[in-house]
Amino acid sequence: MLRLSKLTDYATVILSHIAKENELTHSAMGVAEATGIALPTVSKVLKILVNAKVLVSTRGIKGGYALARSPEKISVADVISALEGPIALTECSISHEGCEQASGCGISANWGLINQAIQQALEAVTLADMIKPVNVPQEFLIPVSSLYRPI
Amino acid sequence: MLRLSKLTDYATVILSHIAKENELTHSAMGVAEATGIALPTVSKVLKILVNAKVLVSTRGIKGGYALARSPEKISVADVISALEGPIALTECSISHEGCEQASGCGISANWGLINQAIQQALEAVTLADMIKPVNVPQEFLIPVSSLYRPI
DNA sequence: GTTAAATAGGACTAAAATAGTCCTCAATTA
DNA sequence: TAATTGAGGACTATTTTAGTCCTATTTAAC
Repeated sequence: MLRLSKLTDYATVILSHIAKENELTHSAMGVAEATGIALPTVSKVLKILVNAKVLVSTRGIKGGYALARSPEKISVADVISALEGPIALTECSISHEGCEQASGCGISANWGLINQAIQQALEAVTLADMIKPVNVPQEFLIPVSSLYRPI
Repeated sequence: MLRLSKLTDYATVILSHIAKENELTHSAMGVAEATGIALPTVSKVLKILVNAKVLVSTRGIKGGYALARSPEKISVADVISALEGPIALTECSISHEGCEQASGCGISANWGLINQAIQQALEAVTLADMIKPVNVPQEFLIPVSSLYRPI
């Protein structure tokens, strides 16, 4: 279904919550209560987002999590790649190892273009866009031919 | 990883093979031999593509499969939705049932926009594009603001 | 008619990915 | 030094996906 994992879904909800009160640091428990997502799961997502440098954390009795940068600078692509790894529709978009289609796989080049188009779409939408009720993201155009580079 | 299933990957390989000799009807066994994909798996994919009206089949001793329309009119989006269902990144892009985030899920509207951008990217690339060795698909532009409609 | 070759449909099993939980360690502040 | 909070990783259960196989049904050729 070309769908995101549940954890990625949680991540957007969690990040939206944090972004709305960006100045404060948010404890995992606080986020869990506010979002209704189970604490262990919230905790897991938060840790992943720290590793991906989307969030920063402070330990200790007054610790918690906060955005690593402003919501305008955190894209949906950042969030997805944090949770699911690089954005790549097909294996061969990542590496050609083990690709048996030696015969004539011109397909991969075209997948590459599609990937880039999607990547750009996901990079154009930011957390700041997401927390506005219904928002028109900043205009963006994807001229696919511009993605073309001789290989 | 926002990736396609293996079956979808197979589907593009299989369809590319058929598209290259569009006039003939191709038996499942012939396709299996040409692509190196196991026969039962090829057979499964072909049946799915017939149900999705991407291929047409004829039974009987001289039967086989052929494209339901010209390669220019079969988009990557057609293939993906045949194998994986509707293109929707999040559950709530499909339906809002059981969405607990009653409080303030303005997120969904924005996911809707992202989905549409991706959908358009996938619709712009056709089977005909895929079978050209390295191809610049017809120019396409995605002005996301144009996707916006009051709800 | 009968037979052979092909698809249709669905059931089933195995494998892999994902989700979710829990435990122990480290850091910080009062 | 105690209490609170995050870090890191192990583990289990669940769900999804892949892959195979079996039994109809259809059609052309003989």
